[in-house]
Amino acid sequence: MALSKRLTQRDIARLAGVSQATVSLVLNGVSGADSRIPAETRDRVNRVIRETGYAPDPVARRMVQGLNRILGVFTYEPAFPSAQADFYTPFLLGIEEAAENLGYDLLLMTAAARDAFGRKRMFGESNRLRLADGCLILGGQFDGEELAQLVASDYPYVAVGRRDDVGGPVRYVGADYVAATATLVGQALAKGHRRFAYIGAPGNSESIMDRRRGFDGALKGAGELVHFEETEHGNPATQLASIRQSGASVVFFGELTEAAAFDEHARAVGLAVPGDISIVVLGSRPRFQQPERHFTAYAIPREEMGRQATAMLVRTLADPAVVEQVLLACEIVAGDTLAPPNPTKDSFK
Amino acid sequence: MALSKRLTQRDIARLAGVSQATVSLVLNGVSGADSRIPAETRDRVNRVIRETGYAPDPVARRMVQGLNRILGVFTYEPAFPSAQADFYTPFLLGIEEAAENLGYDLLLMTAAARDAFGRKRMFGESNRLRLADGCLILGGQFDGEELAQLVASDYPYVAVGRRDDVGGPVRYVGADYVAATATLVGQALAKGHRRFAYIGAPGNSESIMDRRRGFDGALKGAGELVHFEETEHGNPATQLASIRQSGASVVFFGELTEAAAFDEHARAVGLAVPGDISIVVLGSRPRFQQPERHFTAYAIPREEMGRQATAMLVRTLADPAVVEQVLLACEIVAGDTLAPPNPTKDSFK
DNA sequence: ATAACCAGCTAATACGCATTAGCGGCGACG
DNA sequence: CGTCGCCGCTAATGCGTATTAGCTGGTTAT
Repeated sequence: MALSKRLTQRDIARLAGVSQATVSLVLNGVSGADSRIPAETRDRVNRVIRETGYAPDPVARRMVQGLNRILGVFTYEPAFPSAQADFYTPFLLGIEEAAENLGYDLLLMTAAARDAFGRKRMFGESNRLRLADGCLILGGQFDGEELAQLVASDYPYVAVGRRDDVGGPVRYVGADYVAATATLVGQALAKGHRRFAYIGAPGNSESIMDRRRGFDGALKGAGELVHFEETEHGNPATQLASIRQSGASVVFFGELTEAAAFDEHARAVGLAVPGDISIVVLGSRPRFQQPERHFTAYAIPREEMGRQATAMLVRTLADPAVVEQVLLACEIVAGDTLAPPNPTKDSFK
Repeated sequence: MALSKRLTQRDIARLAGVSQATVSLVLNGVSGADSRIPAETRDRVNRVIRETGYAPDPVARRMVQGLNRILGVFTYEPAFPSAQADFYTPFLLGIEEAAENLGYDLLLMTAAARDAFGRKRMFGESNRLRLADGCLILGGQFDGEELAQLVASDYPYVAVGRRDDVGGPVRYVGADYVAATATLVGQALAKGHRRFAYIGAPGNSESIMDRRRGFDGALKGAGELVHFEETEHGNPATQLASIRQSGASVVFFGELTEAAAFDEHARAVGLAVPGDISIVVLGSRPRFQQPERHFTAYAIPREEMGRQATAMLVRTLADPAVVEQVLLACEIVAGDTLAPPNPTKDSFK
C-alpha cells in the first residue's frame, strides 16, 4: 500500500474524482466555515488520502513554499571520535530537544566539502545550506571569512558560542566565560591568594580570550599573574617546577584534562591539593570529571545553549531582521581544589 | 555577495550571456572531450559562477533527480534525556562517521508526529521520509505495523538491530546476542555452574528474545534454570532472597544497571562476588560501567553497527532489490564477576 | 547544387505542489 | 427577466533545476 509507486496529488485527485488543486486545498486550505470546499468533498478526498496512505512530498512543498521545517547543524569539527563527541553531545541533546518541541527536523551537515587544508567549509563546492531553513553553527574554530559571508547574507543562522563582530554583529547564544572566570578569581582572592598562575590553550578564539579577559579584569590590582603558559598538552612536571619557582599559590586551567594531569602529578610528588596548591578549572567536560576529584570550576550550560540557540534560530526565521546576542551564566562548581594558600610553602619561592 | 537575493541559474545565464540550460550543462554535463560545450563558453560560465558565489538549490535538484544525498535517521525514542543519549550516541557516532565518508548528510527526524499514545510514528500526518533518500531506524521498541509498511514499500531503509520478518525479510544490521549469550553460558558451565538464574527486562522485542534464546539453547541439558525473573527495576533484596532459595550459583542479567544494583546489595550483606555468587551481564552500556567493577559481559559493537548500517543503506539506494541481513559478533568482556561456584554456599539452599 | 551532418547552443518540458484567477451554475434581488 | 453575487470547483502558473528534442549556421559528402 503505502509508499509503493509513489503517490501524488494527481493520483488522489483521480481517485476522488476531483482536481489536483482541490486535493491541495483540502490539505492546506482553511478548514473552517469560510472554506470554499464543502464537507462532503473534503471527506471524500480525506478518505482517499487515508486509504492510500498518501503523504505530500516535502521536497516539492519546499520548492513552492520556500521553507522546509528543517534546521541545519553545521559543526566545524566532526563529532567523532569520542573525545569530540563529549564536547558536542550536550549541545546536540539540547538542540534536539528544542527542535522536537518546535516541530523541526535536524540536518547534520556532515558531508560538507573541505578546502585544501582539510577544513570543512560551509560555502564550498556544494553549498547545501539551502536544504535547511536556517542553521546552527558549532565548533571551537570558526572560519572568520565564512562567518562574515554568513553575516552578510540573508541566510538565517545562529552561532553556538559567543562570536566577535565580523562586518556586523553575529547572532549567537554563548556562555559568559568572562563573568564566570572573574567570579572564580574573586573567590581565590577572597581566600587570600595573591600570586596566580594561568595555563590555557593557545589560540585567540573568543572562548579562550573571554576566559583571559575575565581573569585579567578580576585580577587587576588585586593579585599578580606570576606564571602564564599557553599549551595544549603540557608537561605537568615542567609546569609544576615553573609554578613553584614563580611562587604562585593557585593555578587556573583552561582545560580540565590539563588540570587533571597536573593534579595527579602534584599529588604524586607529595604536594597536597588544595593544601599546598589550589587548582581552578575554567569550564569542564562532564565525562572527564573523575568521580574522586571535584575541581573548583564552572559548568558551561551546554544543553541550555543548544536549546536557546535553536529557539533563537526559529525566531530568526520569523523575523530575520533582528540580531539577538545572548550570554548564559555558567554555574559555579564549588569543588574542593580551592583553599587558602599555605603560608609555609609560599616561602619556597 | 554570496547568498543575498538568492541567485538562480537564470541569473547566471543572463550574466554569462547564455541560456539556463547551458548553465546546467556546464554544471552537470560531461566535461570531457565529447562535451558539446566548448571550453570557452564553459570558462565564461564558470567564472560568473565563481564571482557570484552561486550554488545550485539542492531542493530543486532533488525535485528533478529524485535524490538528495541525505540519509534519514529515525529514532523511536528521543535521544534525550541523557540515559537515552548513552544508548544512542555510539550508534550515531558510527552513522555520522560513515555518512561523512560516503558524502551524505544526516536528517534526524525529530519532528515526527505522535499517535494517540504519544508514540512517534514514521507514517504519520506529516510523513517526511521523502526528504531523505532512505533512512536508518533505531530504537528498542519498533512498531511492527510501521515496519511492515516500510518493508512493503519501495522506500530504502535499514534497521539498526535485528528484526523478525514482517510480511517479508527486514533489512538490518544487528548484533549477535544469541551467540554471545551462548558463549557466556558456556563459560559458566565450564566453570562448573549448574544452577542458573536469569533476570531480564520484560517484553518480547528481538533483542530480549535473542538473549533468552541464546541462554536457553546453551543451557539445554547442561544446566538448570532455577530462577527466572522479568523486571525493569527489580528489588535487589527480593532478588537475592529468591536466588539464595533457588540455589542458583550464577545470575545472568539482561541489564547492566540491574546487575550493578544487585552486586552492590549482595556485597553489602556480606556476600562475595564472584566468590559466593557469580554475575554475568548480557551487554553493557559504556558509561554506566563503574571503574571499580568489571562485570563479565559482552560488548555490543554499537559504533560498528552504525557504520555498517549506513553503508548498507547506501548500497540499498544503488540496488533496492537486495535485502541484506548482517549480524555482527559481540566481543566477550572477561571481567571479574564469573568464578567457579562456591561449594559451601551452595548448600544453603 | 543539394543533401547530410555536426557543433553549439536553446526552447520546452517535467518534477509535485501551492496558489490565484476565473469559470459555470444557481439563487436572490431589482 | 436580467443581472449580480456566491458557491464549488478547475485550469493555469511558478518554484529551480536536469534533460531531451530540436534549431541554426556552417562544412563536407554526393
